[in-house]
Amino acid sequence: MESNKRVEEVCAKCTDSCCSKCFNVGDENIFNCLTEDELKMLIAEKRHVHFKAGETILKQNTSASHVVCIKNGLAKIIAEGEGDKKLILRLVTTHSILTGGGIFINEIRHFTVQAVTEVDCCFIDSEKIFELVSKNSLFAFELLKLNNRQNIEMLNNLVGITQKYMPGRVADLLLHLKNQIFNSNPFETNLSRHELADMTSMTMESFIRILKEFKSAGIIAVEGSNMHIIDEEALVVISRKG
Amino acid sequence: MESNKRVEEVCAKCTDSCCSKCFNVGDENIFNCLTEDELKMLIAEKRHVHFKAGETILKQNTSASHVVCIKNGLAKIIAEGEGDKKLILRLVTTHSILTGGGIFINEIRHFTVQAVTEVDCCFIDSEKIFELVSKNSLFAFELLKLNNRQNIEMLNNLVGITQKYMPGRVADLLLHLKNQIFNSNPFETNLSRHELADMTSMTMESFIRILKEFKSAGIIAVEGSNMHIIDEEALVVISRKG
DNA sequence: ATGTTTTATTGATATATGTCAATCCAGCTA
DNA sequence: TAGCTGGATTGACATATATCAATAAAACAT
Repeated sequence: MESNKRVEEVCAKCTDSCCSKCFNVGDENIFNCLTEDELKMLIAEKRHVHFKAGETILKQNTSASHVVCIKNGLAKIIAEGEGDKKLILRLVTTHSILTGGGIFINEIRHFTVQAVTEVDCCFIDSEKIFELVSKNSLFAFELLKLNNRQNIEMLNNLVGITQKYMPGRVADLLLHLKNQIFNSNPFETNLSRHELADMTSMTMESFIRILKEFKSAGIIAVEGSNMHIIDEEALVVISRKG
Repeated sequence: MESNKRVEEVCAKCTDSCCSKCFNVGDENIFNCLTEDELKMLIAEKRHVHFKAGETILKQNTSASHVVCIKNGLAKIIAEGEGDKKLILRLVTTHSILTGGGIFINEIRHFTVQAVTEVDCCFIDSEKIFELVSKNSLFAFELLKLNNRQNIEMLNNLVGITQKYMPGRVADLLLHLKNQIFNSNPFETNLSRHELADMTSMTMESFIRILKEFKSAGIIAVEGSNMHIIDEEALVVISRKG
């Protein structure tokens, strides 16, 4: 139960085109299409906030007054259910833009976002986004695409979870971590076993068991938080078989 | 394996403001904000298509060249997995607008849409939608909202499926059918037991068993395709407990 | 170093859910 | 009317996964 209010400090180091410079990689940078003036307006009152590992960045069911841009670090998007049930929908990392599932819909956040490592991010007032959407149609289009892409990604992941057995889900997770999140082969997860289990909608104990199976089959090597995928083909086959 | 190409006929009966008239209910009508000229442009080459029950309206993994507006009937949005695995993500009915999960993302449909009853619908060229998005920012905003609302709804449903036991899922489904889809209490489903099971990600046999339990507990009355929720409170409790 | 708390791992067991096969029933065709 | 066909239902059984409890290992404070 963390408070959503955080000590905020005006971003000192990046006064002008911070946002465009922060997000100049790949197609997630929806700020590219803004004019100088629009960009200035956007970042005029943005606030830079630092989170420690474990802290809550956005909280489900609170009002959605800001959009968050992650400049650095790793965070998890969580759907909280009844009781203590949590499901980690996806990980977000440097250069991601978060809406918490729903600006645009009755201004309520549909998910919780929590820092996994230390996280640096900018809070931008939603009103500014609204203003830009109604002024710059290209920006609206880019935002539309980004939003859709993120949602489809999460939906596909969830469909997999409902349709596959545990080995298939763990295989999917490992491939995702290697290819989408950490982009390196022996990779250091920063995520506890419990968190990894929450990403596949299974118990920590079950997750560990599957991991052990993969290990003794020679498909992966695991040493604490360090994971090495040895036989990626095998994982793909397991994923496909379900 | 149905072909995606269908015999199409130009909509004869509704030449002018068909689309705005067809979708004049509630907030799903994103065409309200269009000017006369824009509306004319939009519907100029639209095509009216009729589908029989069971026919495929949009097919997953085909190219997404059109947006579909449902004028009449009931259809199901399906995520197809490996093998024969199907998951019905949501039902769509009169006055719904379908993008098949992703116009805007590499032009590929992410879901299959299939007619449950007879379905009347209009096919509108995606290019026209793109054009309007870049011309009319209010329209872009409305489309953004619609898209987001639909996706969040599906995500929430899937989260429930991954977090709840079968009774909770069946309770959710029954409440959804009564309150969102058919809007009446004894309601006629038109859906087979198999389809209902596919909406909750469980086996037909398991679904029937839970239905039977609810029946003998006096919570519902079932007579073939006709269902009557007697004790809604009980369903809500079951849903919450998971 | 020593104890203390959290996290990871393992094992034994319970339970939810799926699978397979048989039967029942309604709608259709001859 | 009889016979067929496909969905609905039921039962016996198999298995995937969760739960509970115990231990091991690591992180942390004193």
